[in-house]
Amino acid sequence: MAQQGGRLRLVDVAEAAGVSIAAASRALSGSKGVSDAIAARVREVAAELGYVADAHARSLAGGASTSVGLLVHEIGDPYFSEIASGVLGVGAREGLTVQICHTGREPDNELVQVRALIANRVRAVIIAGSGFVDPRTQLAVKEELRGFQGSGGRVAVIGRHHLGVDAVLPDNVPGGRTITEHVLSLGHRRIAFAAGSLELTTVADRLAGAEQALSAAGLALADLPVVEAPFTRDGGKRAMARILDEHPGTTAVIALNDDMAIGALAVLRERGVPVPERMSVAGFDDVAVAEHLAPALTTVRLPMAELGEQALLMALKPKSARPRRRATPHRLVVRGSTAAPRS
Amino acid sequence: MAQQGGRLRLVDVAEAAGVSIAAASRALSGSKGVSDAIAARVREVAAELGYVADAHARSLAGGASTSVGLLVHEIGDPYFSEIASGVLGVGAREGLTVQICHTGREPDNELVQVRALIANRVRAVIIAGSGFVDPRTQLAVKEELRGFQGSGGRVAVIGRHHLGVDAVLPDNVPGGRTITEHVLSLGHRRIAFAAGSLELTTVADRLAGAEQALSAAGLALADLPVVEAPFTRDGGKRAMARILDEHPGTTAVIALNDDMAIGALAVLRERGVPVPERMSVAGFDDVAVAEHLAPALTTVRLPMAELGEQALLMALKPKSARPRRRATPHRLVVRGSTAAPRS
DNA sequence: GGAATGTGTGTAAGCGCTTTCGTAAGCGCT
DNA sequence: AGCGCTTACGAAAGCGCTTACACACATTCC
Repeated sequence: MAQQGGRLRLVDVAEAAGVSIAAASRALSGSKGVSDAIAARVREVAAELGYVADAHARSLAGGASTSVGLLVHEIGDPYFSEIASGVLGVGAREGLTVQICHTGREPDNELVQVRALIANRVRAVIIAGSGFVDPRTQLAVKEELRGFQGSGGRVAVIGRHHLGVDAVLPDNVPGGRTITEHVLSLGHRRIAFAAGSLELTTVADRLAGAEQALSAAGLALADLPVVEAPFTRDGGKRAMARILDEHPGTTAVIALNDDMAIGALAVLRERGVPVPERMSVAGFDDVAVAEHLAPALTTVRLPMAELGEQALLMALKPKSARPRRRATPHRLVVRGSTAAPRS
Repeated sequence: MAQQGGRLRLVDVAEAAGVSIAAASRALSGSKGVSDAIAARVREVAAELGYVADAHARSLAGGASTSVGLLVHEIGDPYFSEIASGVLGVGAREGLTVQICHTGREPDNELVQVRALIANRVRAVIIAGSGFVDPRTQLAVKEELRGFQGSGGRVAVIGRHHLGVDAVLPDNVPGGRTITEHVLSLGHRRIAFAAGSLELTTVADRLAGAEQALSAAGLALADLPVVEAPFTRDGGKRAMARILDEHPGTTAVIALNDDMAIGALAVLRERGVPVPERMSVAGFDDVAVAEHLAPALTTVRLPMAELGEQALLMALKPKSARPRRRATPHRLVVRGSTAAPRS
């Protein structure tokens, strides 16, 4: 079973089975050109010896590679960890190992990490962070990915990017419209937005959806406060504080992700503002804890694990002539954090 | 910058710089034996061409490998994703790529995943899931890891295992004592435990700590209900429901992780049992959302990201003669979900 | 000044596997 | 029996890199 010194190699297995390493290789990799008898024997011997082929040697020789890369902003963030869960699930099913990198939200890191993944000859790379509105931001990454694709690599992104690759698109625009319509339908007119950096396409898209809903109701986004802060829990706190201080008449806050909504709720609790009686709060994403907050958060559900699954599946398909895009649905989830404004 | 067909190889760089591939290799890998002049030129040319060395070829030739593996139960679970965040952080700092596998909580998967990591010749593997009380459960994994270590691999686990390797130990026993002492000090005597599978060492250890606190107060764990259910949010719901139904006099519930506590709170909310007035609830771990629940959860904070960091750092150190263990601190975090029982 | 050192460079031997290619063997047919 | 055909198998050529090892060429020392 366990070997003491040197690892077991293919030749050891071949020898033990009394065949050439070519035959052993074919038997173990399941390729054609071996009799069933030999294949069976080799596999048996390999199992008995506990042999596991060296993935590096394999992909060096065969050019194949059995791993894929996933790039996220921060794996500790539930939004990304749920996406990662989807990716890992599909990966395991397909017999692929997944290398995860996180940029820690520092844009410069992205290039470094993408390079590392490419150096590891991953079969595909999945990029899950939000893109930037300004296409120039990711020029270097785009360039790198182009080379990667040129030599047979596959790339898929989750969310809008300017990378010209296959993409799984969360329903950011329609979702933004839906949640805004919901808040409007409750009767709110003095609505404020807690937004992440407007440079992020995710933020821009959700806001665009909101704008659609608002103009349908005869309102203009430009007339409403859109407070920009980091796209995190802490950013939510800061945004909420500013809304309270600078726009005291506000009756509803739409946070552009759940994390910010959680931060907003924290500030409201601290300041003794009852939710939803005095202030409605809505989020976006429906991370797992949203339903357990106090009050439970009204939000838009995005199928995060599914986003991850779809992205990997897409990347694993043979390359298409033109970038594919695949939209995913969203669903309004009304819970306790929103209600009609006090009359 | 970008290449069309075949990837750029070391020979291309060497040629472009007018040196041998040996010199180029030395220059790029930073090893000794090249003049500064040549090293600089090679690096310059490489950067200009956008050359990135093939990690597979590198580790096959050099035996080095620049990646590590992390095994968790479920990456979508905040407990694990925060650990992963710590691991990825250190990994990035050390220039290592991290392969993450999750077992999806199916024990059989563990062996498969460990093998995959070993096949990828990772430098180290970190196992973050809880171990099992019964050592036999992981015999095959242990065997596999022994072989891995025999050929120079490093292994570290987070939590108690019977794997005989370096370990970072969360403060499960002392933490169990602390949280139980807290509940006792509020005056509760009719305490119930919502526990994950008793097969898990994490659960067993936390319970052992609870027992210490109880006997110090003249109580016996055996006299108190310990309801076993899956170590998840859903398990927490089931456990809470049973406690309510079968032990109606209970005034405080100690859930053995935050996830279960969240489930318990959900059931209490549904059934209209006010927390903490009628039922105190305590958790364990202090995942990021614990403070944002309603009511905010009293719990024991474990430094999860740090656990991940420590584990990787430990695994990267040269092997010691005997397995190292490193304890991490815990801290009681009292929030709104616990209070004195109604007199 | 020649041996003993040290440094920088190139040549070539692998790392453990896959895969092409050549050969041998098995098959059905004339 | 002899012909082509298919199929099973092994020898050997790499995959892209690192790293002995060999070899100059400067130094330094007696």
